Amino acid sequence: MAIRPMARTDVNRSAILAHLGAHGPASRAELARTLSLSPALMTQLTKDLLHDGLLRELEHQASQGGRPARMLGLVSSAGRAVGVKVASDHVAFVEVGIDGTVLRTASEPFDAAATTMLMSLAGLLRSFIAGGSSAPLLGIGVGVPGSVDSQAAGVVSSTQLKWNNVPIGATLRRELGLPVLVENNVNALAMAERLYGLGRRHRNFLAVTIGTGIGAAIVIDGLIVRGFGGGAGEIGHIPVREDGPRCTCGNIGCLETFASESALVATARDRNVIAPGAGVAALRDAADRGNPAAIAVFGEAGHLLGRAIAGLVHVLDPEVVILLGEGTADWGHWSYGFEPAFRAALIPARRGIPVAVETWQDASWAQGAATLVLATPFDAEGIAGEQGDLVRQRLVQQASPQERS
Amino acid sequence: MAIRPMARTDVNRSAILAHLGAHGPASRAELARTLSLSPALMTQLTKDLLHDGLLRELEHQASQGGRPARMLGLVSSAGRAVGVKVASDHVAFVEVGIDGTVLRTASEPFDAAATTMLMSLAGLLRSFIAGGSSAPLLGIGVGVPGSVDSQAAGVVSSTQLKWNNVPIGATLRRELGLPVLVENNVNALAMAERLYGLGRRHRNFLAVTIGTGIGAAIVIDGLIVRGFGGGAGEIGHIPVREDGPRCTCGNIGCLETFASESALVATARDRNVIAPGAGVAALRDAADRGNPAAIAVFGEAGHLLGRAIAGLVHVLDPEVVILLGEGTADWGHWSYGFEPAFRAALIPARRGIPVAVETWQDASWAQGAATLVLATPFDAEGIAGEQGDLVRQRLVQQASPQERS
DNA sequence: TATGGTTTGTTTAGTCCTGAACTAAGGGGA
DNA sequence: TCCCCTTAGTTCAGGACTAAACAAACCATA
Repeated sequence: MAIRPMARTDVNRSAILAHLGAHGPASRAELARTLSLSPALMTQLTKDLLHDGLLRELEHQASQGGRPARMLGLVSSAGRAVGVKVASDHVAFVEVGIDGTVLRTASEPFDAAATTMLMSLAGLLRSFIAGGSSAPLLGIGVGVPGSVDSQAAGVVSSTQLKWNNVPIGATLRRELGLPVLVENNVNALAMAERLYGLGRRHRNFLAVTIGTGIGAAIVIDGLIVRGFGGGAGEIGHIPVREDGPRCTCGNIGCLETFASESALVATARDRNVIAPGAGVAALRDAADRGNPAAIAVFGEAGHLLGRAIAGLVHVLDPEVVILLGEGTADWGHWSYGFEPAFRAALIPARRGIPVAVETWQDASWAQGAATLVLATPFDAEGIAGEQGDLVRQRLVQQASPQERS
Repeated sequence: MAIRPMARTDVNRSAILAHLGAHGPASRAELARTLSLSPALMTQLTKDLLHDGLLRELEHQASQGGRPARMLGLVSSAGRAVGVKVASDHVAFVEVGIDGTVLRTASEPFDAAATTMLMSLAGLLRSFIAGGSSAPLLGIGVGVPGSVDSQAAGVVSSTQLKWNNVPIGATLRRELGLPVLVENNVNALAMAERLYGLGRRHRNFLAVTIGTGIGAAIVIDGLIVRGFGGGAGEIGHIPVREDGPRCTCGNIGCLETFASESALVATARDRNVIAPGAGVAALRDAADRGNPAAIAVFGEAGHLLGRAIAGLVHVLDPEVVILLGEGTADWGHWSYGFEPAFRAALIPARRGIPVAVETWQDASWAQGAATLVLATPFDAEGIAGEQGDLVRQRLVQQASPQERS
C-alpha cells in the first residue's frame, strides 16, 4: 500500500480553481491556509495560473490588521462542464460554469432498457452540448443509480436500470471525444454537497437520499467511501424487519420496502388512504390536510428510517447527517416518526447529532454529476484516473496555447 | 482540506521496517513495488537504514529470470514494543519484537474504577517493562474498550470502564517517559489483523469482535475509520429489535443485548439452560452435548448478528468480514443461526462475501495494542501525531548515535 | 511621528521523491 | 559462443514542496 499516494503533479493548481469556484474569490494566504499548502508554494502556483489566464487579480481587500490581501478570482470563461442524470425513463442534463453555477438545464425521455440506449444517450448529449456556451467543455459527469466499478472506467451495474456491466464510460468517451466520469448518483450528489452545500464545513458526514428508492453516501475525511466493489452506501437493503413485501433485490424486510416514496405510495394504496392510481403528491396532500392514516404512513416509515440511520451513526460516527432527494419535500411528515425513533436509538453521547435537510431542486441530481468534473482537482487519490488528467489538461491547455514560463 | 497530506518526512523509512517485520525479508525491488515507491528512492532509503544498523543484507535469492535479488532483513535487536489491554477488572501486557513476534506476556488484576487507577497502571507497566529484553523500547500501545479522541492525545471515554475523558495517554507518557499511543481495542486489533493476519491481503474489510460485548472496526483503503469523534465501529448499539432488555447505554433493543457473550449467558440463565452462576463455558458445553435449548440460544443470537452485519455489508461494501474475539471459540454454534440469516439478507451481488474466523489467542488484544507502536510507520496521515514521530526517532536514534552520511 | 505588531506575499536554500537512462547479473535460444 | 531478454539495482537531473528569512503594507499607540 502506498504510504505517500503521490498525487498527480498539478493537483494543487486545480484545487485552487475548484476552491475559488466553490467559495468565491480568495487571497493567496487564505488559499494556502484552506488547502494546507505553504504560502511559498501558493505564490508559485498562482503565478502560473495568472500567466495561463485562468485567474485574475481583483481589488485589494480591507486590511485585517496587517497588509491588505490581494484577492484572486476565476476567469469565468475558462470552462464549463455537463452533468447527466440517468433514470430508467428519462435523462436530465445540466450545464454548469467553472464556478459551479447552473447555466442551462434540459430533460429528455429515455428508455434505459432499450438495446440502443447507449447510442441514443450519446445523441441526446451531443445535441445538448451543441446548444451550450462557447467556453471550453471540460468533460461530462454521469450519475447513475447503481454501482460503478470506477469513475474512470465507468462500467455500471444497476438493478433499477436493469443494467449489467454496461460500459457507459468507454462508450460515451468514444462517441463524444470528451473526458467522461461516471459515478453512483448519490455519491455524485454527496460530492456536490461537500463542495457547495452543507457538507462544505464537514469532513465526515452521512448523506441520505429519499426518493423513489433510498440511498446513502458516506464521506470520511473528506473522501467518499466507495467500498471494495464500488457499491458502498446501499442502505436501501439494510434488513429492518423480519416480514414485509418482497424487495426488488429479492429479499424481504429491506429498508427500501418501507421507507421510500414508492413504498409510501404502495402502503397508502393498500390502506385506501389514496386512490389506486394516485402518487406521492396525493399522500402529501392528505397528510397536509391532517388525515391521520396518511400521517401514520409517513410516521411508520420515518420510524424505521430513524432506527436504521441511528445504527449507521453508531457505526460511522459522522459529524452530521444530511438529507437529500425529492422526498425531503415531505420531511415535515417524515420527521414526525423519524425524530423520536432516531434519538431514542442513539447512545447518549451521540444523541445530539444534527440532522440537516438540504433544500432540493430538480436539477440537483444532474448538478451533482457535473460536479464530478469540477471536483476532479480534489481527486488526490487518483479516483478519476486518466479521465481526471484529461480534464486537468483541457482546463490548462485551452487557456494558453503558448508555453509557460 | 489538504490535497496532498504531505506525510512526515521519514515515514517511508519506517514503512520499510514495518513491512519487513510483518512479511519477512524482501528485496529492494519488491519493497519498492509493495510500498508504491520508486526503485530509485528505495536505493536511497535502504542505504540509510543499512548504515544505521536497522537492516542487514542477506543472501541472494535465486534468479527470477533476471538479476538475482539481494534480500534485506531486519536486525531483530533493533527494538521492542509493549502492548497493554485495559479491562474493567484486569490488564494484560505483552512484549513484542520489532518483527511482531510475542516475546513475553503477563496479566494483572486491576480496578478500572479506582481513583488511583492511572498511577497503579503506570506502576504495573513500569515493572513489566523492567523485566523485558535489553532491546530499546520504542513505545507503549494501549487498547481500551471505548472511544479515544486521538491516538496521540489519548483521552478516553468508556461506558464499560466507567471512564469519562480520562487522560490516560498524557499521564502514562509523563510517568514513563515513553511514547504512548492509545486506541480503541477493536481498532488496535484490526490494525494487527491488517499487518499480520487475514487482513494483510485486503484493503477493505470489516472486523467484528465477539466477547463480553460486541464491536467492530472498519478498514477502508487500508486505513481504519475512526469517525468524527473517534467512536466509529460501535455496532453493539445498532437497534435490532423493538423490545428486549435494557442496554448499558440506556436504550432498548441494542444488538449487544442479544449478541454478545454476556447476553448469551443472561438469556441462558433466564431459560434455565445453565445454572444461575454458570458462564459461557457451561453454555458451550451444553451446546456441544447437543442440548437444543443451548443451541437455540446461540442460534438466535447468530440470527440477529447475521442480519445486522448484512446491513453493514450493504453500507460499506467490504471485501471480507473477519471475526475475532473470545467468542469466536464458539463460532460453530453461532454460525448455525448466523449463516442463513446473513446470506438471506444480502443482495444477490454480495451474497458470496467471505466470512473468515481468525484464530484467537489470549494475548491477541494486547498484541493488537502493541501493533499501534509498530504500525506507526503506516501512519502517513499523522494519526499518531507527535507520539508517532517520537517512536520513529527512538527507532532510528538507538541504532546509530553517529550522524548519517 | 516613530515604533512595534500584524497580516500578506516573495525569495532562497534545501528535502523528498520521481522518471529516465544506465549498469549489473542472470537465463535461454540460434 | 554470441545475442537478446528479463529482472535488480544505481545514478542523475529535475519537479514539487516546505521552512525560514525577508519585504511590503497596513494599524494602533505612545
